[in-house]
Amino acid sequence: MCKPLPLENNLLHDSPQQNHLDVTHIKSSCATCSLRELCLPVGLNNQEIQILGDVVSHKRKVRRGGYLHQSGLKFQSLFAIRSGFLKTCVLEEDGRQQVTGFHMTGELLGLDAISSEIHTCDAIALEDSEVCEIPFTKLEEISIIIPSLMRHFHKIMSREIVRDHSVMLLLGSMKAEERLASFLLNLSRRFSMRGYSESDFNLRMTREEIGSYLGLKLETVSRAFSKLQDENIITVDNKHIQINDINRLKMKMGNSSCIT
Amino acid sequence: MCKPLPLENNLLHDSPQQNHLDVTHIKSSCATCSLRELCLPVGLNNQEIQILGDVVSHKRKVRRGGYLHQSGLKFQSLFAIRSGFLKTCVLEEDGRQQVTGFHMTGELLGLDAISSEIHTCDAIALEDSEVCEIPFTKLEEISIIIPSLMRHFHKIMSREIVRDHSVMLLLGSMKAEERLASFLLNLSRRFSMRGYSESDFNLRMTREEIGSYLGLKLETVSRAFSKLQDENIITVDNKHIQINDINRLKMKMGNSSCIT
DNA sequence: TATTAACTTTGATTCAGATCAATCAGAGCA
DNA sequence: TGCTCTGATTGATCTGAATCAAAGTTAATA
Repeated sequence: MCKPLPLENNLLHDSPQQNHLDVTHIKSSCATCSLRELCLPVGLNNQEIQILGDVVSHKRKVRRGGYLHQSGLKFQSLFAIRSGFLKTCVLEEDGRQQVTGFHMTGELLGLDAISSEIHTCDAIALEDSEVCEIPFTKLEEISIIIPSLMRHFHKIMSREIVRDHSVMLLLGSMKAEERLASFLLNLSRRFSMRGYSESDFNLRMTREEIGSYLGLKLETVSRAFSKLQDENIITVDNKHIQINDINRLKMKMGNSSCIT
Repeated sequence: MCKPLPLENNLLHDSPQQNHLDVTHIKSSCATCSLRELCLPVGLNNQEIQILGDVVSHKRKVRRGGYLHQSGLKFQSLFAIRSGFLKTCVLEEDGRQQVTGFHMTGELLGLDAISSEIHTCDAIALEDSEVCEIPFTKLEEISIIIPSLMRHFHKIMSREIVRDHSVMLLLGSMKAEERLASFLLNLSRRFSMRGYSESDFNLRMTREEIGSYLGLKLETVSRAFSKLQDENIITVDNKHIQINDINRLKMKMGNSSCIT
C-alpha cells in the first residue's frame, strides 16, 4: 500500500524521444538543422529520412522571452525543439492563465492547433531556443508515403494526451508538496534522458511559472521548496536544484497517506 | 473586463462531431451499426464511407457499470460511441483516482492508448451503451487511402489535447462554483448539439464522479449545486438539472473578480 | 412491499493554501 | 558604487474547501 510508485506511471511527461535516432549520418537539405535531435525520425531508413529532411528544412531561432507562436494566430507548422527551453500557456480574457507545459529538446509543439488550425496557446522561450519548423500539410502528405512516420506521429499525439491526463491527476488530487515532487522528478528524468545530470540542474522558469503549471501560488511553491530542503531531500539555491535523495522525493510524490 | 466569456473558448469539451454526417444513406457490412452517428465519416464520399464501414464493423454493448476497457490491457481498437454515456478515469496504485472525462454519442475513446499500445485509463459505462469498435491498425491503413480521413483523425486527437488543456486551466485556477458552472455549461452545449435540451437534462454521474473530474470533494459539489439553486440560476432535483438563467451561469464561470 | 445499500444534503469544524506584507538577493545599468 | 527592478523567501492572517458527522432521499433487490 505504501510502496513507492513506479516512475513511469506517475511522471507528468513522457519523453517523445525515448528511442533516440539510431541513424548515424543524415544528408539533409538543411545541413545545420540535423534531424538527429528530432523526435520524428525514429525507425526510418535513410531514404525516408531524406524525404522528411526536405520537409523539416526551415530553422527558426527564438530569443529568451520571445514568442514561438501566439494564441489566435493561424496554424501552419509544428515545431520540433532543437535546443532551448519553452513554456506553453493558455490565457483567458479575464487574465486567468495556465502554464500547460514546459518543453525541451526533441519535443514537438503545436499539436493543439491542428484541430482548429488556430493556435490555442502561446509558446514562449524561457531561454534562447532553436526549433525546426515542420509544415503540417507536408507532414501529412509524406505520412502517406512513410506509414511508419504516420504511426510514430500518432504515438506522439497520444503521448501528449497521456501526459495531460497525468497533469489532470496531479491538479485534481495532489497536495502542494506532492505536486512539486512530481514536477522535480519529471524534470530530473527528462534531463537525464538527454544526457544531463538527473540530480543537479538549473530551472529555467520562475516560481510563479511553476506555480501556474502546478495550480499553486508562487509563495506556496517557494514554501514547498524550502520544506523539501529542510528535510534534506533537495538543496535549493535559487534556480539551481540538487536532488540529494531521489527515493525520498519519490515517496513524497507517491502517497500522502503514508506516514512520513 | 467583466464581459461574459465567449462560449467556445471556455468549455471543457469540444465536440468531435460538429459537422455531422451529411451523407444520406450508407451501405455498411454492419447494418445495425450505421456510421451515421460516428465522428469519423465527416466529408467522405460514398465509396470512402464504404471502405470505412468495412473497418468499423464490430459493434459492442456495455452494460451500466461495465468496463469498455481497463487500464493495463492491450490496446487494439478505438471505440466510437453510438449511444450511451461513459466515463474515463486514471487510477493510481495508492487509490488516487481522477475522472478524466465524460463521454457521449459520437465521441471517440482510446486515443490515450495509441502511444504505448496499452490502455492507460479505464472506460466505464454510466448507462447502458453501445460502441463501434475500430481496429486501429486498420484505421491507419485506410488513412493512407483516404487522406481526408487521416486529416480528420488528426483533428480529433488535437481536439482532445485542447480539451485537456481547458480542464487543466479549470483545475489549476478556478474556484469550486466556477468549475461546476463550466461543467454544466459544457454538458449543456454537448446535449444541445445532439438535439437534446440545453437547459433541462439528467446527469448520468454521481456527485462523487463530478467531484473527481473537477478536483473537488462530493460535499463541495453538492454545496455548489445548492448555491446555484439558491441564486435561482439552476434548479436541482437530484440528478435532474434545469438551467434557468444560462447567462448568469456563464457569468459565474467567467470571472470571479466580477462583482455579482 | 419491505429492506438494504448507495447517494445526497446540510451543518460544524479543521486545515492547506491563498493572500497580504515585509525583507532580502541578484541582475542589469547609469 | 549605488540604484532600480525582478524574483525569492518568510511570516502573519484569512478563507475556501476538506473533513467529520448526521440525517434524509432514492434506487436496487429480495
